Amino acid sequence: MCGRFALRLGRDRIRQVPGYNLDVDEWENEDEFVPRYNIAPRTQAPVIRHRGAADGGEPTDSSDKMIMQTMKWGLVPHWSKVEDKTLSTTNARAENLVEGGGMWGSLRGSKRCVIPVQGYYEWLTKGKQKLPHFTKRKDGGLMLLAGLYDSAVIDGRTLWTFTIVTTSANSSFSWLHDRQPVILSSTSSVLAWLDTSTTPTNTSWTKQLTQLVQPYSDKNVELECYQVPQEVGRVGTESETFIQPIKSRKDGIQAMFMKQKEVKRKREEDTEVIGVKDEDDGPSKRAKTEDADVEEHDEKPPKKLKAEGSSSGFKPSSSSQPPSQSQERKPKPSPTKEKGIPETT
DNA sequence: CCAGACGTTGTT
DNA sequence: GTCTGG
DNA sequence: CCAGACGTTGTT
DNA sequence: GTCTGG
Repeated sequence: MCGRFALRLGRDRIRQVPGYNLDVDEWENEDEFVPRYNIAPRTQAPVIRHRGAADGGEPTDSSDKMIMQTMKWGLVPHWSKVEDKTLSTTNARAENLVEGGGMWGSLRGSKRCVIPVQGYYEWLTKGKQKLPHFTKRKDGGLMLLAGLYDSAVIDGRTLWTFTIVTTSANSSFSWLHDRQPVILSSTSSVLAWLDTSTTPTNTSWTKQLTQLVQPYSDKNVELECYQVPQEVGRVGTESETFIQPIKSRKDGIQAMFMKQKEVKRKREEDTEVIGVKDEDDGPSKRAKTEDADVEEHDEKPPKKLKAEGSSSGFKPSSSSQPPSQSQERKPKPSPTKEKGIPETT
């Protein structure tokens, strides 16, 4: 989960963090990052953290400067002497963070960061097929994902790395996968996550932080998810179409067919919109967060993107009734698993 | 007691 | 660095 | 997800 | 049969 994401905006645009109200002063190693639609582990990406947390992990609060820094995806702990490529540290499970032991114990209190993305990819397992989907904010703002970072001295060089925190998938997303990255959708939740003055030691972890890593539940920021081209699965490929619904491409082709043939059973939902709305949510008027979109394109889509396998059958239904959840009792706090905590702002 | 793991996901 | 497994 | 283990002691 | 490791 969360093993791929997109961040293809001009650097100036990224610095503004559209969708949030943050003051990011500078960007270290800016040149080491190349905006891309297809960002995979072990490549460089920007993260946002507080300046003071850099070395030693001194507690920092919201008064500290916030900076952006290009780091390598896949956390290499500070005690590593070599870069162990067999260690999977692309993600950090929220459950293990909360427990406090293990590898994350020394980082969770002082090395927290957020990762700006336009959206992330997830592969829906459908029979034998793996169908890539893209999840993003409906309003086009960036998504800030909760992360941890560290620095290690490898061969005399300081290597900065990060990992993305994952949690259980929200019931609206469980049809796609059972895990999701922790999405910090409001400025205040981001500030809370980055403020390490509240957790100065490795052994303290506040209830608020535990709440922040719960499954996504912000009704004020809707997310959408749709299928995208298979080609995104190939590491190293790039196309603007990777963050666009494949539906838009099919339309063109189908339009031709439709002249001759009528389309009958067409349930083809490429664009499932998933708000985190339960049954009813009143008149929801999203406050259009500030400007937030376009970038500069120059990328030419692969010339030959033929419609991939699964053209049809997609199952959005579960948006309302999660597959694997059949309990009626409200979840009660269980030591290791989720505590049904909602909301945060 | 010391060597070895320490992590997550699930083909892409 | 610290915990775990053998 | 499937293959393979599934146990305990700890002398040196 | 069920848990664990890869």
